Amino acid sequence: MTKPVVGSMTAMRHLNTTLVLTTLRAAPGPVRVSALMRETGLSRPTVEALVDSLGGQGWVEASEGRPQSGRRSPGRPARTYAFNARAGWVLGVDVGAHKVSACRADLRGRPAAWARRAVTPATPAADRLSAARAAVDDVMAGAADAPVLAASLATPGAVVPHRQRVLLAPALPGWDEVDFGAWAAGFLDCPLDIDNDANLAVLAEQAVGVARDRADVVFVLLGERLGAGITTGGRLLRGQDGAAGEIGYTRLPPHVRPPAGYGPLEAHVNAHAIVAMVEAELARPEVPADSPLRRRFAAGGPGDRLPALAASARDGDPAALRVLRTLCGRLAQGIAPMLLVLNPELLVLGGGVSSIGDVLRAPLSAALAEQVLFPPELELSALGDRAVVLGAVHAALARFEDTILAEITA
Amino acid sequence: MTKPVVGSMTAMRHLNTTLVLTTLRAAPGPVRVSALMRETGLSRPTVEALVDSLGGQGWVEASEGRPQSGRRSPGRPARTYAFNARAGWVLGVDVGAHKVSACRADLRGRPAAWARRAVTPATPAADRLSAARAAVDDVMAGAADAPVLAASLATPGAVVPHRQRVLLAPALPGWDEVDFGAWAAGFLDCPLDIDNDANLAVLAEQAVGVARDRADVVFVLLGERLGAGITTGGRLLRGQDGAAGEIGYTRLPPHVRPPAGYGPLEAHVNAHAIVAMVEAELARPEVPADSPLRRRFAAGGPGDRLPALAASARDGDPAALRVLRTLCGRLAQGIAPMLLVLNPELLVLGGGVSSIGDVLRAPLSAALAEQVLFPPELELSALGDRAVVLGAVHAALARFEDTILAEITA
DNA sequence: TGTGTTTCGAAACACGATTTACAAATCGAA
DNA sequence: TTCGATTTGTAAATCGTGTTTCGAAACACA
Repeated sequence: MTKPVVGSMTAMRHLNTTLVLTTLRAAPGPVRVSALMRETGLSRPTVEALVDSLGGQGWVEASEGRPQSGRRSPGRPARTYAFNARAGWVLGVDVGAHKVSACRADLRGRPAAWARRAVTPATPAADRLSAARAAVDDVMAGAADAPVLAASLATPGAVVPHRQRVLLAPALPGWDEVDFGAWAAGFLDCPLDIDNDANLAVLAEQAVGVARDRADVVFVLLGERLGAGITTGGRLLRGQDGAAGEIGYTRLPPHVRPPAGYGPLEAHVNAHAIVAMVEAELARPEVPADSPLRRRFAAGGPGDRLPALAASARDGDPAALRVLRTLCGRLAQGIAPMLLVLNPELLVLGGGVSSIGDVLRAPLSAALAEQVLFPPELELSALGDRAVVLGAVHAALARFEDTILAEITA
Repeated sequence: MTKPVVGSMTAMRHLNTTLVLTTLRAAPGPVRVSALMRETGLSRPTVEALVDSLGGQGWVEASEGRPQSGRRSPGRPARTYAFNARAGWVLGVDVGAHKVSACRADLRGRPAAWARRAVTPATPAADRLSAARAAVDDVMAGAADAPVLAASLATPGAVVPHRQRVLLAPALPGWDEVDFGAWAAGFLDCPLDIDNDANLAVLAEQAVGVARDRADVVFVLLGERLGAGITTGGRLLRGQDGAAGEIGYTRLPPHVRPPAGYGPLEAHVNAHAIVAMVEAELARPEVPADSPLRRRFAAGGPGDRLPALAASARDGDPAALRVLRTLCGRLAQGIAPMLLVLNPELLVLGGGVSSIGDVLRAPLSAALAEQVLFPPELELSALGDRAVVLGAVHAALARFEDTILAEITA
């Protein structure tokens, strides 16, 4: 749209416009012109002209009232200005094996609506897309007041950069044939980015989770599948084929073959493997018949098994603790090479298994300290099963910042 | 020095100044003003004012002569301007276990002088520093016409970011106690950066080697030691403690303990291990007494053993080929997790062992294809044992670009 | 020797930010 | 209530920077 004028006055105007706008956006509440002058280093007439212009375009709102109810100062009361976070929406969608989630958020990243739909790993690609479309329609209901400015979609598998296609998603039938760009063109009039779910989860942890202000972070997404999202220097590491962080496919000594569709390491530590470990432990003769783990494990349904393990471990049941030690040993051995290669400052554990993260933390830390030269800090995901969809929201937000903000002229 | 004025006219002047200067620097030879107008998008008066000012400061030279002897065009002959690559020097120093190298280069990165000094792994830190100082003095002899504007130093071990100290260099006595900043302050009046040798080697391959225009590259430095230099998105991956890429410390199944000071994987594949593999192969009863490998191996000294292996392999000696297959199997198994994590586009093999890289290439490619989901391209280092010191030169050059160029005002 | 083409140099112009001056609005104290 | 202090809002003058415009200069080619 705007021609790429370099070094001219209009370029400076652009710079100053986005400078003022981003300063306003970073502020928690309304800001007076004097504060903007201080923050941006610009003069009063300049700042006023810019906020006027931005106000005319709807990006900024003038709030006549008090700055923010803080201390009153002498002198003529200041008009204050605030970034209009409702000037548009961003959309995050997480298309997973078992569920599809969507979240609509304002331009500050504050969620305004959530939706989810259940699917199964066997759901055909077309139906999965329909579920995603339905979730998007849900969150967009009654939000026609402002346009969607950017959207981002999370999916398992490797997302080929710049191609909007998925590789390596053997668990989802037909998923590698979907053209997401064409799909979204039907109902979304905004840029759409596709990315791997673990990649987006690490972005979420950086934006609003436990990895705030951390540059080199590894997010391990462990549930039925195993994958990692990696940032280096604050930037996402995607790799040539979008397959960076696919540690589930790490080779293991070939005693056992993984089930079709799973990587060797993945099948060795995922939720199924944990259940199998418990069963193997319970089959040992020295485990008493009234072991808490045995009782709890028999009592619940399939969804209660991991919590049963965690509860027994919290009670100090030696059998449960042994299982956790075994699991953490395997996990540590699997991710140690990654930590050696990346030397990150923080390792975040997320995904379904992180629901029992509190009992994993100590044994995993111990196992990592043995295996890794410089072990990173270990944290549990703060965002639960919303990490991925929140990551999509923040990826869309980043797209808004990079692309849309740059096009705003004044 | 210059206050960080944002969005003011002087800021634009800065931008345009560096724009013109970098354009001139990127050009192979003298450039006319018209070409600069085209490249930068600026108008003639602006460009002329800037080159005038830059000329006054010595950064640019006006060459009255022909543009560059190319086709002559009608009209008044143009004055041409060229970046003055001799306005200063950059310095690269590689302090290794067996040798210390230095290289002085002009501001376009073209080497102007080389020097090297032999040391041993047992050389005390003070003597190693003296050798480095002597090498620097060698390359600086007779180069007092222009100042050294940036310098960079390569060392084995993990370099703690922003601390100019080395961790994890067990092979070099006292090396982790050296304060390089204080050392350099004595005779270098310019910024000095310290970095890991493999890290700098990958920079060199990106600048002038086989990795030009590649963003995600892994450089495996294999000789007596094993380390990797990694770039992701064109930027160096250093890690929290500067220990990224230290894959030599990858754990192996504990049949054998590594010698003190070596990592497990390192001791399993390095030059010593290769010699041991050959000896084990020769001890096998089915290897004939007149095997070419046996003859060549017995003939030469310690330095001729790797070439002997390579020569035998080129002749098709089955024993030599078996050794290479074994070596490449071990190596592939060791670096496969790294490639899985990073999914790079290119793997460069360098270091002492790359002298036999031609016979390693095929078996290593084959082994990697078996182990890795998306195997990268495999190339041999084009820079030999100068990769590291050239990398230091280019790191200094990058520092010049980032820091010094930004301070040039006009 | 002329014509066309390109470059050079200076003047006039446009644009944006700053500085300066002054009016407006509120608080606090007499 | 009144007046000064203090901060904000507004308008004009000023300055710095890049662009446009125009004519002169210098060379190639016919």
